[in-house]
Amino acid sequence: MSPYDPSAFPPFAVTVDLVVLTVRRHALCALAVRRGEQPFQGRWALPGGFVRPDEDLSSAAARELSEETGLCAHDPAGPAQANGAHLEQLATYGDPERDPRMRVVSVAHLALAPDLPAPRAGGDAHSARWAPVESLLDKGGYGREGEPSAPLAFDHGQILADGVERARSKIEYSSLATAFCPPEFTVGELRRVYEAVWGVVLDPRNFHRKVTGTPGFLVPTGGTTTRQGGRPAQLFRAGGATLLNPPMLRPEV
Amino acid sequence: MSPYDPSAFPPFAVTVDLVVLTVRRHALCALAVRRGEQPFQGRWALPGGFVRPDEDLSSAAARELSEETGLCAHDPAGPAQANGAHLEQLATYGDPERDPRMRVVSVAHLALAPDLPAPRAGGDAHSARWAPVESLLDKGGYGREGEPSAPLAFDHGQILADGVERARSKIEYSSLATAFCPPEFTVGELRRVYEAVWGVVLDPRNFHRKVTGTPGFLVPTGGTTTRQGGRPAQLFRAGGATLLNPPMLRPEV
DNA sequence: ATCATAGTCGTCTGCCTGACGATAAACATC
DNA sequence: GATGTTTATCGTCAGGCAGACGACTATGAT
Repeated sequence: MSPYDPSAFPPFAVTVDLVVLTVRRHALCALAVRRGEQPFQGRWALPGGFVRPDEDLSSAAARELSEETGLCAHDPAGPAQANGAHLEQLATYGDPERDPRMRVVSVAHLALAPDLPAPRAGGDAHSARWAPVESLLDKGGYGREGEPSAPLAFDHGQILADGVERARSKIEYSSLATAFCPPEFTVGELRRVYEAVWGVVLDPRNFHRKVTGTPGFLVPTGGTTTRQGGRPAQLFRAGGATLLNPPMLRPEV
Repeated sequence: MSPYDPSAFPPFAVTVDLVVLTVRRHALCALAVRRGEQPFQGRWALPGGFVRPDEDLSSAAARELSEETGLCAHDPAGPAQANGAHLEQLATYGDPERDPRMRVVSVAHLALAPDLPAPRAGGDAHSARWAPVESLLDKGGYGREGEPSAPLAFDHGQILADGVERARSKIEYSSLATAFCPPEFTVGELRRVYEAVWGVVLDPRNFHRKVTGTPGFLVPTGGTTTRQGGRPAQLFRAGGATLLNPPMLRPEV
């Protein structure tokens, strides 16, 4: 590493951007905020903001998440908590041209949350909305008036695509899909998470056998619920296992 | 995102650090450079340096890789080229305390290269060496005099550990292990790559069946070699497939 | 000639998955 | 209250793949 001359290093702004995913009405949705100023004024973007001078990257991401959604990020190693969301670093985007005003390096994070009430607008975002990821990624860029739609501001379309792909692949070999569920959930609800994230239809019987047969994935709570209609279903909590071995296979295309 | 006041954003230095891995003498090795100045003077560290004002992150990583090793990073999507190495972003490290002098955010990259002649010292590194990753990660921190050993400077021990874990898991489900091999290689050489990276012993017969039976993984070149002794072995090139499905399973612990 | 080394082809068994039949327990409707 | 609908759960069966391991081949070393 070069000798540091603090007056000589090239200055960068560092931000965090968030890909916040949830499953609503059988669709994978992401949080989008409407930009209130130039550039890209009026366009939709991912929530985010500057990293403060004495703040860790993960702390900055957790703070932004909390400001935008009220969600409280929890350590993946720790116990699930009320209103807790999974939060992990995704990737870093630093193309010199990605922000027309100045050199900005953005450390994108991925958050997975259960279905929530309407998002609250963050301090500086005019409005915040959940939108299906397809409408945010769609190259066509149409959508109902006022509803979030592509193209997103800056390189946020690419960041969102990377986050969605990370989520899709990670639920294959980890128990992360439970992060989309409330603290207690049924096998059917978990299956609908997989179906929404992957955009496929899964066989309920094979899915049930797989998830209940994987040690440490699900822990029965003893209760049952009929909130989905039909025969009452057992309730489960997420077990301690984080890695699924063998993995849950995503069906062929 | 907040309105930008270019004079108000907190200034950061942005660097790239490199985890460069190769397989030498049946061991997974990483490139380490000896620090010539404070802090951590005399300690070993990962190669890296500042991102230039108009340089993309991946370009900065490729430039540093070339400066330290002469390796030419190639796009994973493109064709393999002579002296080419796989290069991908790993993760970003931004703890406010990670560099005692100033706020530095480092975008770590992971490079995988075939076995090379001795590394050449980069411009500002006093010396550069390959060292087995265990000796660089070993908490004990012993080693022969002058040989790279733990603990590494800054948080480079953590970065290296993350890079090694990424490599270990990625060769499971991708054809990335071929990045450790010369352009033409035998099944046995590829197996020794897996054995070195995972630190296990694999059954030659099952391994042979698996890799030759996965479509697009290996392409026979027609030639044979006896450079490993024993019966001549067929030579292969890496095929077009990048994802292995089903994956190559890492043996249980 | 014999041995050591490394590569390659087969066989067998057990596990997992996908496809799908059958039964169970709730609610809605007639 | 009988029937249909919905969802959950258990079972069966065949095919595929991986681990264990036997057998044979082709080279160099002694």
